[in-house]
Amino acid sequence: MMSVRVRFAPSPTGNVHIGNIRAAIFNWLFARHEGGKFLLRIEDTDRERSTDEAINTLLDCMEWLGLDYDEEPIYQSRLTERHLAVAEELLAKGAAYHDNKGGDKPCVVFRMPTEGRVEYHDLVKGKMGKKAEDTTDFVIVRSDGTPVFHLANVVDDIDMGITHIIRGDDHVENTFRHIELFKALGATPPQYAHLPMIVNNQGKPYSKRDGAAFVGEFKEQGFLAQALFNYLTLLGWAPGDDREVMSRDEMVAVFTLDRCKSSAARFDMKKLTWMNGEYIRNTPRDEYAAIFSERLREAGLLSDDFPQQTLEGIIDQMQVRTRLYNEIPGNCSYFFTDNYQFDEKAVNKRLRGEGVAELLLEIAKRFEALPVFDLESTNATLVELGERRGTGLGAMVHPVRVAVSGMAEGPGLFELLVLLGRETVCRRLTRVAGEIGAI
RNA sequence: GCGCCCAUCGUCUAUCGGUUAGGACACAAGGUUUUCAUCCUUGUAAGCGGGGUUCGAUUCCCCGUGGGCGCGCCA
Repeated sequence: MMSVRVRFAPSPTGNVHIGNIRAAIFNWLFARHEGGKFLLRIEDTDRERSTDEAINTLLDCMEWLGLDYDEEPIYQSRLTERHLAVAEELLAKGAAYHDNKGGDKPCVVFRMPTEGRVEYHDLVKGKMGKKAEDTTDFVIVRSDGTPVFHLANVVDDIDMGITHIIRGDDHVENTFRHIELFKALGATPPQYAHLPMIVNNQGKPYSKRDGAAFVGEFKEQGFLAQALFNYLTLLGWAPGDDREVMSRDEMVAVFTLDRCKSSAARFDMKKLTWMNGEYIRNTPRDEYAAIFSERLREAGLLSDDFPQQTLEGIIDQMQVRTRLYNEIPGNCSYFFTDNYQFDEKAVNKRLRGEGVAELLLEIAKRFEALPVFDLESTNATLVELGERRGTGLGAMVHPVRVAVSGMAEGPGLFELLVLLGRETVCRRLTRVAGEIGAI
C-alpha cells in the first residue's frame, strides 16, 4: 500500500483566504490520520505578487495554525525549465500542439480526447464524469513561453509523488483536464477529493467583503488558532457523533474523507465567536492572564503599579466572559480608568429615571459609612435600602452598575464593587449623580 | 447558452430504507425584582416540488425548481 502524500499548494499573494486554509487543514488532517506526509508547494509563478513578504505571511499563518509540513517547501517558480521540458515532450508525442488564436506568437495547447468519457471517482463527491466532446483543449504554455497553472500543477504533483489531491470544489472542472494530462504523461492520476465552498449569507463564495476573510485578520481580531482550526474543520466535515469542540488529536483520530459533505457551507461568525469563547475559557489561567494584561497595556489602560491582587480578581471575572481577545479593553476599561465609556442604551434605561441621582448619592453615603466594604456588606446595604424604599434590589443594582461601569453587563455587581474599591465606587456614584443629564 | 456539481431547523450538521428526524450556534422563556459576555433548565424551528422503485422513502432513480462552479493564454 502506497503511503499517503498530500500537498497544500497556495499561491502567495500576501493573504491566505479561509477557504484555502480550510483545504490545507483537511489535507493536514488526512495526512496525519493516514500516517502520511503533508507537503507544501508554493506556487509563486506570479512574480509580481509573490514577494518574500507574501511568502513569509503564508508561512506565519501555517505556523500559527500548527500546520506543520514534512519536507522542505517546493517553490514552483524554480521548476519552470522542467515544466517547459514536459511541454516539449507532449508536443513531440502529439498530445499538444501549437496554436496562435491570440494573434501574436503561438502558445502550446493540450489536446483533450474527442470521444468516450473522462471519468474519475471523487472521494467526497463520488462518481464524476463527462463526455469527451464536452471537454475543450486548453493552453499549457503561454505565447510568452511561460507555463500555465494546469501544466505546472500536474507536473509538480507527479514529481512530488502526490497520492491524493484535496482541494476546493471550484477545481472540479480542472480535474477532468488534469487527469488527461497525467495520462498523457504516463502517470497514474492521484485520488481526488473536492471540498465544498465556504459561502456567505447570499450563498456566494465568502470574500473579504463579507468580513474577515483572511487568516491574518482572524488572528488580529483576537481569535485563537485552535478555535479557528476547529471551526473550519466543522465546515463540510463532522465526526459522526455529537462532538464539536474537539482537540486536534481527536480530530486526527477520526478524520476521514468519506465523512466530508459535498454541499456548500455558510460561514457563521457567531458560531466561531462562541467557539472562540469556549477555547478562551479552557485556556490555562496563566496564559489568559498574560494575554489579558498585554491587551490592556497595549490599550494604555494597565500600568505597572496597578495592584496585583485586584488585577488577579479582575482576570478571574473576565476569563469566563471573554469571547474575543479584542473585546477585552472595551469590556473592562472601567476597572482601570475613570474615563470609561457609557453605553447609551444602558444609561437611558437605568439612569434617566426619576430620583436616580438622589438614589446614587444615598447609596454612596451608606457605602462610606460601612465598617468594611465587601461582598456581604455591599449586598446587605442594597437589599436593605431596596426593602426600605419598597423598590426591590433590582432597582438598586442596575443604576449602580451602569453608574460605576458604564455598561449593562459584567461581573456580578458586588464582585464588581469590591474590585473597584470603596473609594472609586463612591467617587463615581457621586460624580454620575451630578452629571446624569450630561452623560 | 453548454457542461459539471449541490439541496435536512434561520445557520453548521447527524441519519448510510423503518428514528417521537438527534446535536450545536443563534433566538425565546425560566433559574435570577444582580446584569450577561458565564452557568443550568426548557422551548420555537427542518427533509425544495413532482413522479417513480419499495411493504415502507429524508435516504435509491428520473424530471423540474433553486443555488454554486467551470467554459483556451488567473491560480
